[in-house]
Amino acid sequence: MARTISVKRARSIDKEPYLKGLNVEQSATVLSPFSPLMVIAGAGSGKTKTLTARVAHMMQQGIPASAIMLLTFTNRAAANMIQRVEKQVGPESRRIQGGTFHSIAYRYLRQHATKLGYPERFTVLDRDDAESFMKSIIAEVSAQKSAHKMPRAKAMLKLMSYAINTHTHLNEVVLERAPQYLAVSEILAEICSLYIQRKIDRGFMDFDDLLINWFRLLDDSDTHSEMTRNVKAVLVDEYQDTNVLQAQIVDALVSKHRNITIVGDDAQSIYGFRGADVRNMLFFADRYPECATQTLTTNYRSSPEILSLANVTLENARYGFKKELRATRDAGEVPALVPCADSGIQASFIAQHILTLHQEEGVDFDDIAILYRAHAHSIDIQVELAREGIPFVVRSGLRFFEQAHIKDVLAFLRIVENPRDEISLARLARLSEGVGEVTASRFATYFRGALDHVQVQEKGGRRIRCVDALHNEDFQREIAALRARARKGLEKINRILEVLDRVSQSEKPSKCIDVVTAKEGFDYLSLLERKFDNPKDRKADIEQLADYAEGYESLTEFLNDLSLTQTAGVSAKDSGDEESSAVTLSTVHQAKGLEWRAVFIPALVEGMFPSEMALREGKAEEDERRLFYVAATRAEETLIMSYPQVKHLRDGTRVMTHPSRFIEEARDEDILDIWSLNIEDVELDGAENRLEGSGVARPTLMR
DNA sequence: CCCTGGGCTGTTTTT
DNA sequence: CAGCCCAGGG
Repeated sequence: MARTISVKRARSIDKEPYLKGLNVEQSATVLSPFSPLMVIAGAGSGKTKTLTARVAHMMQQGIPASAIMLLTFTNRAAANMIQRVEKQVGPESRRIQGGTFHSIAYRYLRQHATKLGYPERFTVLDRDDAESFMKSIIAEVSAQKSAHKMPRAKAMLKLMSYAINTHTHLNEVVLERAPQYLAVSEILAEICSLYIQRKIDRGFMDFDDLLINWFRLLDDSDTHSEMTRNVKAVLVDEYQDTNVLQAQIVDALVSKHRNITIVGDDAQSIYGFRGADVRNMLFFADRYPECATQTLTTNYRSSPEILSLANVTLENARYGFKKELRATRDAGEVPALVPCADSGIQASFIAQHILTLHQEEGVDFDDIAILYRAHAHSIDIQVELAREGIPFVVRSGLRFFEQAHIKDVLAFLRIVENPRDEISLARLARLSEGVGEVTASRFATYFRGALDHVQVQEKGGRRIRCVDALHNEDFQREIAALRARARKGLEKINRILEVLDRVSQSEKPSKCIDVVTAKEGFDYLSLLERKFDNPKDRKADIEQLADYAEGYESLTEFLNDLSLTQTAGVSAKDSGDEESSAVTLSTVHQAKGLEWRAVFIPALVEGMFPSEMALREGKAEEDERRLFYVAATRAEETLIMSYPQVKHLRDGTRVMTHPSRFIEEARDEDILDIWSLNIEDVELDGAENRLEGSGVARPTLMR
């Protein structure tokens, strides 16, 4: 029988709890706005408040807004902070340079990329693009070399990226993280250098390149002074998640005036897998001995019971600044631990308990979140939420711009923008019937060859355009020589590219999308019907994309914003009611910096959270621990953790699970309330008809 | 050379 | 359970 927990809840929520902690703002303003400051801020201790107060203070002390650079983890975070500053000191603050490392790097590189041998209009490769590019290189190289087992493109990129972001030699990374490839390490190095070379040639920059190239420009004394002339103060949020390269960029930015403010929580460093290194923060004071240090451990967010759990988790951590979070809220509920028979029961429990919270305690759906370790853990829950008619938003999984149909449309625009983009060329070719991988790559090669020819002919400064290839006689001859089936399709693509090239000269990006979708254009919408099984949804997506494009004048801005804006990938499914309060589903990683009244953490089982994969990677237990800490400290009042006691394997057998070590540690301390479920079997009443397709939300575009 | 279907594998987190 | 590899027919 379920143990009944009666809950008394303060109905009125302090809208601005941080105001109580005036000392937070004081700390930011008492200290000189011209000298280094490190703020070690625990979860929920008013980090954002501190940063905004300091920025406002800097402006009041005469540093112009345009000379302040605010580096954050997401572009949204920067925008929010700038808005807050605006409230304090006025519209001038809109001139603050704010955003992620990558987006700010991009802004600088737009002006200076040619100095690095890049074409003026380069293309930003997202993860997906980088992967297909790498895949083709690996295929090419391993066709020449012996048939050793080679890493997948994804794995290869991961190794490379890790090497770059931690300044480690590739061989060392291979030795440490993928010893199975030691035998082919020479081939890997070759792939690596081919990849690097070709990126420059094609005008591609991947996410790592944005950072490397920014650093390179800063490292050169001529460009350094040009690029830092207008930077008088640098503030970095979430500093614990910077990698070596990012720390070096920051150091280079402030090398003249040393006016740097960093804010972070070493206990929330969760991006080790990406090369993030807490030591940047732990040894910050060694690099800036003149810096003042502030430690904020008063927590304004969570109940004391939730913080006890967080503190236990932290105590068991192996390294970091010692700190214990002190609560300012009144006593509330003890965090709950709910063992469930299996993940299906867990999903039912969560859905039903959300309804209870909503109906009996008046908790808004907006104030509830479900935070999990990996996207896959949310599938059961999504189905169950849909069944119960609970509106929800998924902030994880496949992103809007990563879907095949969106990429198809964008591929047209990308070639017009950068005709050397062979990833998009091959992608387009494959849209035609009778064109497979082989013909597609030939098409790209022919196109490419034609461009090179033009380049040789006229060395003038004129930008290469795709008509240059289309009008080339060799290219036309090569296409004409193809088999009839493939030729017809490719000729159509060439016609469309020609139209697009012209349209793009004078019209907005949205007009270009029209050319791709319109019946008299490429007629992509008809192709969609044949190609996918849910054409309606996808058509709607493309309309949304066109809508979104309306906001842009320049194709360049539009395309690169898309590559840099990963946030837009959000999916929602609200069952009917338009007033869009919805439960948030998110990975813990993406929930960083956010907070909710009630938080569910499911799947707290050894192997899932902490994840088995991560544990295999050596010192990652600490990362997983901090991840759990981040998850727990998102909750203000209610924290409900659960785990399935049995796991169903593929072959139908069932295995007992072990509760997560983070749970066991807390259980020993007697700070959890254990609930048991009373399971009642209910006939389904056709409510499942409400589910569409798989019952799992699809990405849509959100701003 | 393209396409399809069957069998097998491997499965995290992201700017 | 999706994505990859391979074999075989068109």
